[in-house]
Amino acid sequence: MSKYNSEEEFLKNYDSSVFEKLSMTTDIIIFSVSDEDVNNYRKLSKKKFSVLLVKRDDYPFKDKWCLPGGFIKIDEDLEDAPVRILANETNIHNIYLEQLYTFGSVNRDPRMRIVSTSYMALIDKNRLNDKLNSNASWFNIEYYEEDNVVNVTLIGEEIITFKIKKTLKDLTTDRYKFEVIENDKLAFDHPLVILSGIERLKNKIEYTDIVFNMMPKYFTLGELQQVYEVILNKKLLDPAFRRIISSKVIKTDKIKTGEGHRPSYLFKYKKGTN
Amino acid sequence: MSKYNSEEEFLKNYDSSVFEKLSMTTDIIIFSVSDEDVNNYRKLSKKKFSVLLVKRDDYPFKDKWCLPGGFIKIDEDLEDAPVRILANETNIHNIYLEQLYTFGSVNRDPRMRIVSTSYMALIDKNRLNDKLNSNASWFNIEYYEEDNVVNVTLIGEEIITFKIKKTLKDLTTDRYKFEVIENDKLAFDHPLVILSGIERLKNKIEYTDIVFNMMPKYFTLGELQQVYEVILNKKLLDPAFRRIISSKVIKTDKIKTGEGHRPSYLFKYKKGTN
DNA sequence: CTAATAGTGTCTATTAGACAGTATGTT
DNA sequence: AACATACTGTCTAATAGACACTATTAG
Repeated sequence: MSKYNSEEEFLKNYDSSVFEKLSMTTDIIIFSVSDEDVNNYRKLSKKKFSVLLVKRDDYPFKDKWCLPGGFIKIDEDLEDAPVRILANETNIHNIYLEQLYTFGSVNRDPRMRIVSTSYMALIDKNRLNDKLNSNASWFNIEYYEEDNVVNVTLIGEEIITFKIKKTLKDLTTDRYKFEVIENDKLAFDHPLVILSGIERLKNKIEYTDIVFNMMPKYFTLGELQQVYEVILNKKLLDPAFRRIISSKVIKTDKIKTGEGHRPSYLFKYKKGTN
Repeated sequence: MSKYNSEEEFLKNYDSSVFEKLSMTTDIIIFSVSDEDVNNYRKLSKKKFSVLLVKRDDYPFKDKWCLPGGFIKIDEDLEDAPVRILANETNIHNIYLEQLYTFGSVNRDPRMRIVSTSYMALIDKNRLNDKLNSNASWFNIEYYEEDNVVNVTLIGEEIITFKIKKTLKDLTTDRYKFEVIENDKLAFDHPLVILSGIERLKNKIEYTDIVFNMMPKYFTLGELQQVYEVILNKKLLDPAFRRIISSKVIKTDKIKTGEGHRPSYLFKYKKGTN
């Protein structure tokens, strides 16, 4: 069958050009939570769910926004690429990172065939100390769904909106095909990546402790609840929330005061509860 | 900034060789369920959870077993590749398929840098009519976990065993790093792919209707329960199982008899219940 | 005092786990 | 009759949803 007698011999003679090659990139969707001041001394600042975007200063998609990312190096493990890019972009290490999905439509990049593996990262903004790269910027995420169309608005240096149509692909697992039907300001297929990220986070927040990757070390239960609410896009009932969360946090003796209303205890994450 | 004045001009002059390119493949883990006869006229045949493997007849990894797969064509959407390969391998269409994970360690293939996106497919074996490709063969899966080491045994034309060590990677979401610590008969990093597939299926069977992709049109609740049990690797209590499953199936007036015990009604999947 | 959030108590409805029991075919 | 599986009833424990209530601060 084979014209070679050993693996070594085969490998020595292997012609790696028999299959056409392509390039691979990685895109990272970095989520965080930000505070938005409210002009009422009594009210709490509002939590917003946000994503980091980069303004492209060169072609293709010059002047559009995109997710941080870059090419995979030929001698670099796939999962090391997002770590490298993240360290580069945010100047911090030890960031929560998980592989999201690999996008590989033939025409997703106008330059050439590029397949991109996307990752989702979660960080606590307080760790950043404004050490962001110059052309990167945070955008608050707002979204709603209507008639199987998801309308996403990203609010930051600009207002970016896009719409994605969801078509049921499989009844047994409720999976949808996403199709961008409106998008002006985002490069590549990044609207798809962002929506995939939102959905993944929304799912995981319900059955894991993933949210704590976006929280500072100490937080009030009110703040934590707000983060859940802004990601899940719905209000939660206080007693139910506290019941469920109580096993995941430890109450400290620290107290947050000066808010114009009853002060609250600060809590921290109780590790290993998931 | 850019030396070009328009996207078109940029693209016309784009040198696609600035980044080193690589090859991509796809590996498909095809799961199904098989019956194993028991030498007792009264007892039901035992359900087994099985995976399709292909014997390699050429280098690299000549004579080892691997998952069906192949190279992504340069002008083919990533998600079309597994469909093509699956049609080729099984001669059937309309198979449940979902993207699993993209593996991209630098040295996962001895030939050259190859990144592989794995997919999980589920089929009802009865649809196959022995139309399998000649070098493909089903293996029953058995596994158990002990001290964070998963021991997997695949039983078919040969007995294949491998061990994978799980190291906790992230406390908040209970994700593990997998490391193959014993493997003789499987090619590439396919032990990792198989275990990822098992874990994905095990998870999804609990909160979706995914199992029905592996079932024939008509089945008894006993059979269905056995499939759950063999995938989850644990016994379930009858009344609880029936309570939960009752909303997902429709009872027909067909009856399965001749089994040496009380006959049972046949059920079918009630679509759109998930 | 009031506005606003912090935090608790409790009722009810629903669901999950466990076990015991009855039903009905084949040999 | 004996065996093996089919299928059901019911008790209990745990959990989720809803609502009403009390507590405490800044201004």
